[in-house]
Amino acid sequence: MASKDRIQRLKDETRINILEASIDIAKEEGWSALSMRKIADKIEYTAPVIYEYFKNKEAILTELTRQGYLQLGKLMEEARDKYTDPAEQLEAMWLAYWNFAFAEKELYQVMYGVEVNCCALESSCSVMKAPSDMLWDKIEEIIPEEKRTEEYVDTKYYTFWSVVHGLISINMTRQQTPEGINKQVLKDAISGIISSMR
Amino acid sequence: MASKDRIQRLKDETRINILEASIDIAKEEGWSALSMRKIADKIEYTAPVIYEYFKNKEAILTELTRQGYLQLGKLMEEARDKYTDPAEQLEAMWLAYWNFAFAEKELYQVMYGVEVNCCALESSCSVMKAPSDMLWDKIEEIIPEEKRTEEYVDTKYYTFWSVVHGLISINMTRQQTPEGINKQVLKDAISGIISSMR
DNA sequence: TAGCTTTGCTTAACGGTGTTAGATTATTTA
DNA sequence: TAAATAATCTAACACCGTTAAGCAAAGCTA
Repeated sequence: MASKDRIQRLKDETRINILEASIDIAKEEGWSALSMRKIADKIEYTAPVIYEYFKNKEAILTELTRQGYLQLGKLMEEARDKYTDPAEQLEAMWLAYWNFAFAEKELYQVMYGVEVNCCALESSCSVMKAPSDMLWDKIEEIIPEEKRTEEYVDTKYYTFWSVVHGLISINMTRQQTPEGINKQVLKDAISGIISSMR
Repeated sequence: MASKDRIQRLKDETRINILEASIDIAKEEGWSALSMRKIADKIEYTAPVIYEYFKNKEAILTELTRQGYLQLGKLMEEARDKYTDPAEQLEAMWLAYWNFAFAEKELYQVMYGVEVNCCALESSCSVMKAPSDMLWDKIEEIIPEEKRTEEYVDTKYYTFWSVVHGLISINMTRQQTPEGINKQVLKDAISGIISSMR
């Protein structure tokens, strides 16, 4: 009867090995290089074995996503409970979110679909820089002279870009976002950042 | 001699057809379903022909990215030139950016790597909602009672999420972002949004 | 212990992918 | 018309996710 337990323990271990092997491959070669056969190689089995533990490749990614949210939730709770002031708590939670994204980069990528693949073209391409420069120049123009350092403009530029691109990403991955709210958030954020620059 | 021109015109046309077929496939089935053989089918050739026009599949995506930036740049210029006040110009440019992203959704996706694939799991998964709920609850707590409607909390929540996720995405796709600036942007944005809620 | 059943795992295959080499057909040039 | 060149296709390679079939070891039953 105890052998049943032993076997179950080995099965659990293999399941964990599959998940760990997947992350390892993602760390070494990126998510796009992940394949069932590579996972099988790493856990020293052949590919069909994996299908006894996961329905298919997507199920592996889904499980990793689940574990990522679990881990993120715990980190945010811990961060929150270090403070009592709500504003401090909120900032700590966002910082925990931020830290998690970079400490567990691969998990964050699979959670939010941040692929690093196709945009790896040289940034010196002038046509790519044109929109950036236009925005940068305009931001510089708005900022009053006494504040106008390159770093300050950079900061405002990245703030702008982040909020807009972030909103867009969210709207593209999450389709159930309340329809009217997005443009309102965008406009609020824009005017908010603008007034903060002055 | 004029036949040379005719042939060149046909070649140019085929090149354009390849790019258009790619976008069409992306619109119909998403970027992940794009394949050389499907493109070939659409332009009524066989797959190896494509390699006379583009080095490989990635080169097609790179060219589409280039054209996307070109188009975006023009739209932003047009938007800017409708105003004279810098703040209005800036807002118009960001709105043009926003509008482009949704009008040319596939181009924006290939430009910024927003994949819609793996995160299509049911949003009712409780472990996925936990971090969201924590943030939502805390935001609600900070907002003074007289402003505290569900829509207002939603707006602030999405603003937060956007700026943070946007910053992260940018940092993951663009590696040349100045190192010190990001956390500063994050903190500024957070405290900015917080003070705007009060 | 002999035979049967279940389990664990492998090999082989299917249809798909990006990509390349070689053969084939059509067109242009001499 | 014959040779040379260009345009295009077929076939193949190595990889992918996934499934079916088979083999070998282990466990169970008589």
